[in-house]
Amino acid sequence: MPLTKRQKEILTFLREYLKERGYSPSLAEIARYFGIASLNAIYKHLKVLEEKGFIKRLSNRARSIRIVEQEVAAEHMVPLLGSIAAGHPIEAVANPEEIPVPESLLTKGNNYVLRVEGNSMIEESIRDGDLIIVERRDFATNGETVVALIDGQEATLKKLYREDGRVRLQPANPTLFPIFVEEDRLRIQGVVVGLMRKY
Amino acid sequence: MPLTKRQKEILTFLREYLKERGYSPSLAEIARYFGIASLNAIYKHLKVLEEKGFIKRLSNRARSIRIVEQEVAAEHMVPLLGSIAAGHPIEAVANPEEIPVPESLLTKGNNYVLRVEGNSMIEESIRDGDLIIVERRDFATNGETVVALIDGQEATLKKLYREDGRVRLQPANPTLFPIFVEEDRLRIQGVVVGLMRKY
DNA sequence: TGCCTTTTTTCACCTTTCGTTCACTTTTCT
DNA sequence: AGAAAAGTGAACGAAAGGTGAAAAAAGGCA
Repeated sequence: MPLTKRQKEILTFLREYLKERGYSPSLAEIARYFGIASLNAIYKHLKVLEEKGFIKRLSNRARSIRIVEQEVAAEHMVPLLGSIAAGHPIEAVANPEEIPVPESLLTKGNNYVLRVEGNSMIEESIRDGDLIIVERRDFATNGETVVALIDGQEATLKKLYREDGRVRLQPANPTLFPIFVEEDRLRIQGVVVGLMRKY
Repeated sequence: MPLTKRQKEILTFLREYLKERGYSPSLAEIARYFGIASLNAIYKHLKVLEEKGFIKRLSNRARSIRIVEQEVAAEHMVPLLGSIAAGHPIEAVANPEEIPVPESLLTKGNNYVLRVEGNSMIEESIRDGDLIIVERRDFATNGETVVALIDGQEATLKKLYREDGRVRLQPANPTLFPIFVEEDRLRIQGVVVGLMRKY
């Protein structure tokens, strides 16, 4: 059951009030908060919210509103923003589609997905066609695998280590040699947090 | 049912609006966003979107648009049966847990998941800790990547080719040499259909 | 028990927002 | 050129949101 704007506002207020104070507000308090003069307006809003299943209340009981927690079905839809091939710029698509990603592969942050093109990252155990899940941020701690642009042009996907004012990009494969770049030539686009492959 | 350009734009706008605000826009708001003067244009677009099954709405109800999530969004629970390390038997756990796997990585058949231990399959771009999704069957067609037991003991994970009465197990990495075994020493446990990795 | 306070519930009525429908025009695509 | 898709502008009715006052219930307290 969808909510209207006002209903949503009131539900949000109820959530916050309950979280902060531990008990629910009276109709008068809700009315005062929204600058509404009549309790009846609030009363009707609460009635609708209850009908739509967002709250529960005991009749005639003061401050008896409870919030019904939605099992928001934990939407795991994440945008597939485009494709990445080592040595090329990241290619974004105009209207990114949303694809399902298991919650276990996501982080708290802002996640997106890139399709890997070519086998240039095979040394990181990443193959053509793989989908990598990335957390969008512009910094990384030592040892994290980052999606980064060198000189704003070449995309790369390597483990990052900072040392003596420069950055070492270390391939996952220990037999390969690392790349060293100055900090200011590197723009971190995100940190790799997961991978999906379809055979 | 395919969408036109405009219909897709509107659907995208609805998705974003709903995601950000938690309630649906009014027809007037949609019209304003697209610079359209008449509500009727919006009305007809919504009608088409509903007929094509992309949204649902309640008649005469304000802000009552709901997005019908495509079934592609579904995730299925698949049992994590145990772990596999090349050269060892597959190690099954007693009470397999069920983990969510996006539908896109599953097949019609009977699927299960194995956790990869060790980096012995690094040449197949499969690393320690990866989860592989397997379709359970005892046969495979040429070129499929199979989970198989040699002599009932050693697990392996390679591309399979039948030739002149024996079986060639070809590593994904073309620089490595294939293994040849007699048909009757090999027991196919399933075919790899997907992979998930958490960093 | 009866009284007071706080809070919810109900009434009749009003205003604004919103969805729906009409007849008609313009644009886009084949 | 013709059909489908997209858009115009105005009118109307229904739903949502709100007013103000009064009644009814619940709980605390002397």
